[in-house]
Amino acid sequence: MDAQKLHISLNQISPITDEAWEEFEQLLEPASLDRNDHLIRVGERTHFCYLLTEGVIRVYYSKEGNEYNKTFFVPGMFPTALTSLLSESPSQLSFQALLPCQLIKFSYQKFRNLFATNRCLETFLLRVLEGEWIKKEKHDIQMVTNDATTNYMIFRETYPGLENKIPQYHIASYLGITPIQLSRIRAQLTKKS
Amino acid sequence: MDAQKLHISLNQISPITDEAWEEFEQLLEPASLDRNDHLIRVGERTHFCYLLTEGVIRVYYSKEGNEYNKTFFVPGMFPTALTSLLSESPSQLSFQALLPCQLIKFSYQKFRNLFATNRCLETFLLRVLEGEWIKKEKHDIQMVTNDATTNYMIFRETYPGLENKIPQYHIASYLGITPIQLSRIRAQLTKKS
DNA sequence: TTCATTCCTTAACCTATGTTAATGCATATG
DNA sequence: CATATGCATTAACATAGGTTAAGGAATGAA
Repeated sequence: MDAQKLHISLNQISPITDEAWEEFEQLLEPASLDRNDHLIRVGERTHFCYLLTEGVIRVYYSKEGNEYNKTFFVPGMFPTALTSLLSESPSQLSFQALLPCQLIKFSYQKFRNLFATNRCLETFLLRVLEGEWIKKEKHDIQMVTNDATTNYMIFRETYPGLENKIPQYHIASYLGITPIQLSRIRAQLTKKS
Repeated sequence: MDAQKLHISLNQISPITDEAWEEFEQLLEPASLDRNDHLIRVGERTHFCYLLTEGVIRVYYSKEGNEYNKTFFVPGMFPTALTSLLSESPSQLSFQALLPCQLIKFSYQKFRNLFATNRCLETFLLRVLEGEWIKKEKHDIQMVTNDATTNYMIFRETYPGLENKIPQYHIASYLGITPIQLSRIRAQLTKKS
C-alpha cells in the first residue's frame, strides 16, 4: 500500500490535513511477520502503533496454559496493544500472525509529539479509540446474548473467507467453545441446509 | 463530598493543577437519583460526565425483552455512557440506580473547552479512559476464563456488602446465569463451608 | 390483621457443551 | 515410499446450566 492510498483510507476515519500528513508520513515504517510470529507477547511493552495491510492476526490471553482468542485483525485494522501503549504497562494480551503479514508501524511517542502542532491527529486518535470502544461494546453484547451457533454464523459474515484460512480450533476458541463443539455445530448446519 | 476532598481524590488519578481545578470546579453540579430511576436509557444521548458519590448504579443492555447486567458502579466511579459521550451517538446501554444515589455531574463539552488552556485535564481524561479500558479488559478475561461460581466469589470481593443491598437476580444477570442457578451455587457454597 | 407483591429457593427434567478417546485424512519429513 | 504430525470429526459419557413450576419468606398496603 502506498502512502497516498493510506492517507485517503485514514481520512475516512477522521480528516488529516495535508500538512499533518506530511509530518506523519515521516514516521511510517514497513514491518512484516511470518506465520506464527508474535507481534507482541503477554508481559511485553510496546511503543508502536500498527496498521495491518496484509494477513491475519489473532489476539489472545492465556490462563493456566489455555489460550482464549479474543479477536482477529484483518487488513485495514489496527493490531495495537492499546492498553499497553496508552498506560505504558505490560500487555495482558498477545498478538500473533496466523498468516504471513504486512504492516505499517510508527512510534506512538513521535505521533503524540505531532499533536501540539496538528490537532487533527489527536482527534484522529480519539476517533480510533472511540471506534475500538464501540466495536468492543457491540461485540460483547453479541457474545453474551447469542448462542454459539449464532455467533459462528456472525463470525462467518464478519470475516468472509477467514474460516478456510485458519485452523478451526482458533475459531472455536474465539467462540468460547471447544473444537469438538464447533465440529458438532458445523455438522448440524450442513445437515440442515 | 466537598470540592476540596474531590480535588484530592481526583488528583490520585492524574494531577490537576490548582488553576485548572478552579476552572473545572465552576462546571460541577450536584445530581441525585431515586431508587430505580434511570440516569440514561438505551437510545438516549448524553452530554454529561458523572461521578457517583453515594448509592449503586447498574449498567445493562437489553435484547428481545431480556436485560443483561454488564457492570455495577459504586461510589468513586464514573457512571458515564462513554460511547455515547465520545461519539455523540445514542447510548447502547442503560444506567439505572439500584439504590438512592448522589452524583456530581458536569458538561463534557465545557470540560473539553478547558483543554486548550489546561493540558492536565486532557491528560486526566485520557487516564480515566485508560483505566476504564484496562478494567474492562481484566473483567472480560475473568468472565471468560472462570466458571460462574468463581465469578460469584470474585463479585463478592469486588463489591463488598453489595450482595445484601440489591436483588439476587441482578447479580445473576451480571454473572450471565439465571437466578435459579445462582441459588444453586449459593446453596452449594454454604453446604461446603 | 389479611392479602398481595416481590423475590429466593427447591425439585424435576432437558439441553448445550465439556471430556476422553478413537478414527481418518491431510501434509510434511526422513 | 513409509512414517509422523497436526487437525477435524465422531461417539459415549459427564456436567453446568436453562426451563417450568411450586412453595415459602419477607415486605408493604388495605
